[in-house]
Amino acid sequence: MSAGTPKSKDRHQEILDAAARVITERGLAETRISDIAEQAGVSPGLILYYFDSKDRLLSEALTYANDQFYLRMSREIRRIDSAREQLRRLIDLSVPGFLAEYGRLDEWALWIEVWVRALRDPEMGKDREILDQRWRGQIADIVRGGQASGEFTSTLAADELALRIASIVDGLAIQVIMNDSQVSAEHMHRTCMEVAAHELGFALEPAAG
Amino acid sequence: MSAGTPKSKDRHQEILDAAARVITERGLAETRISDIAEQAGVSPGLILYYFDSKDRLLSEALTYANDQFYLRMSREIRRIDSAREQLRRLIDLSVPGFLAEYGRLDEWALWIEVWVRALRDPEMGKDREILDQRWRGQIADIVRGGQASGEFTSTLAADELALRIASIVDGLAIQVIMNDSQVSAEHMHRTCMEVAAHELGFALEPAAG
DNA sequence: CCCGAGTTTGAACGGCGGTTCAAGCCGACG
DNA sequence: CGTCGGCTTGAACCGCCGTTCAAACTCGGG
Repeated sequence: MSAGTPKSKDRHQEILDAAARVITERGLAETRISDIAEQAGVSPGLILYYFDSKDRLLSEALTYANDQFYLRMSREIRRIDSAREQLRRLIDLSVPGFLAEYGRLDEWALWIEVWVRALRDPEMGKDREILDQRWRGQIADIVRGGQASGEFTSTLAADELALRIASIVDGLAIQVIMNDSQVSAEHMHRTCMEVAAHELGFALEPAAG
Repeated sequence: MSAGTPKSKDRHQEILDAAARVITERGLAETRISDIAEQAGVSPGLILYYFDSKDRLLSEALTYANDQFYLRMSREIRRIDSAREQLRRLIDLSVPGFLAEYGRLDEWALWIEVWVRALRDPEMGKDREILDQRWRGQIADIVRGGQASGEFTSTLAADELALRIASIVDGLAIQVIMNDSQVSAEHMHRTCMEVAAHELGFALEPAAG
C-alpha cells in the first residue's frame, strides 16, 4: 500500500503538473485534454481515469500551481531575518520575470485564470479566497515582524497594511504581465518598494540592488 | 445612404450591447452566439451577418463596453472643479457596487476577461494597452490639476502617481468583485482614499460621506 | 505458469455550437 | 404593381473535443 498509493499519487501529480504547464502556455480556454495527455506523455483516456472530468482537473491544477508558488516563496522568506529584507524578497519574487532564475511563464497568468473562473464557479471562488488570504497573511506576518522589531514605524493594523501592499502588487503585476510599454518589471519593483516604504514607514536605502 | 447605414449601425451596436450583457452575465467562456442572438432578440444567423466570426464579435464587445464606461466616467468628472472631488468621484465609480444607481453587473468582470484574452490575442493586447493608458491618463490629468492648484502637495511625476493609484484601485477591485469576505466595497473605498491622500499629499476630511 | 486487480490504451460515440446557406421578408423606387 | 437589394430567418452541416469502453498490458502473489 505504501508502494501502491504513492505511485498513483505520482501520476496524479504528474498530471496536475502537466495541466498547469499547458494552461500557463495556452490559456485555460484553449487547453484540451489531449494537450495535457501529450504534455504528461500518456494517453487521453488516462487523464479521465485519474480525474472525474476536465473541469475538476482544471480547477485542481490551478490551485495546485498556486500552492507550489506559495510554498516556494514561504520557504525562502522564512530563512530571512530582517523584515525589510523579507519584504524585498517577497517583491522580488512577485514581479513577473524579475528574477531570471524563475524564468518560466508566470504564475500570474494562472492567477488571472483563477479570477475569471472564480467569478462563476463557487467551488473555485472558495479556493481563491483561501489562497488569497494565505497570501495576504504571509505579508501581514512580515509586517507584524517589522512593527515588532521597529523596522516599520506605521502603527496601522498589519492586516490593513498587508491588504494595501498585496493590492498594489496585484495591480502592477497585471500591467507587467500584459507587457504594458509603460510598466517594466524594474519599474514595478521600484514602485512596489517605494509605496511599501511609504505605507509601512521605513526609509529606502538609495540605490540598492 | 444616410438612412441605410445608420440602421445597420444600430443593429451593430445593439448586438455589441447584447454581447456585453451576456458576457457580463455568463462569462466569456460560456457565451454562445445563440445567447447573444436571444438577448438581442434576433436569430443566430444574423449575428454572423454583422460580424465575421464569434471571436471578432467578442473582442469588439469587450472594448466597446469599456469605452462606454470610460466615456460615462469622463463626462461626469469633467464637470467637477476640485481635483480632490474629481478623485473622490473617480473612486466612487471605480468601486464595484458602491453606487446603487449604477447597480448593473460590474465592468470589472469584463476587465478580467479582457486581461485573460489579451494574454494570448495580440489584437486584444493592443486594445487593452490603449484602454489602460487612457484610464491612467484620466487619473494623471486629475493629478496634474491638483498639483497645479496646490490641492496635492506631492511633487512626483503625475504619471507615476497615476500608475500607483490605478494599480491599487485595480488590485482592490479584484478582491471586491470576488466577494472577498475581508474586503467590502466600503473598505475598498476608504483604503483607496487613504492611499491616494497619502501618495498625493493631501489631508482627508474626517467623516466625509 | 496462471490469475486477477489495477493501469493504460486508443478507437468510437455523441453532443454541442459555430458557421453556411437557400429561402422568405420588407421597403424603396420606378 | 413589379422588381431589386439589403435584412432576416432557421434548418442543416460539420468538425471538434469530452467522455466512454472494451481490450491489452503489467506485475505481484499463489
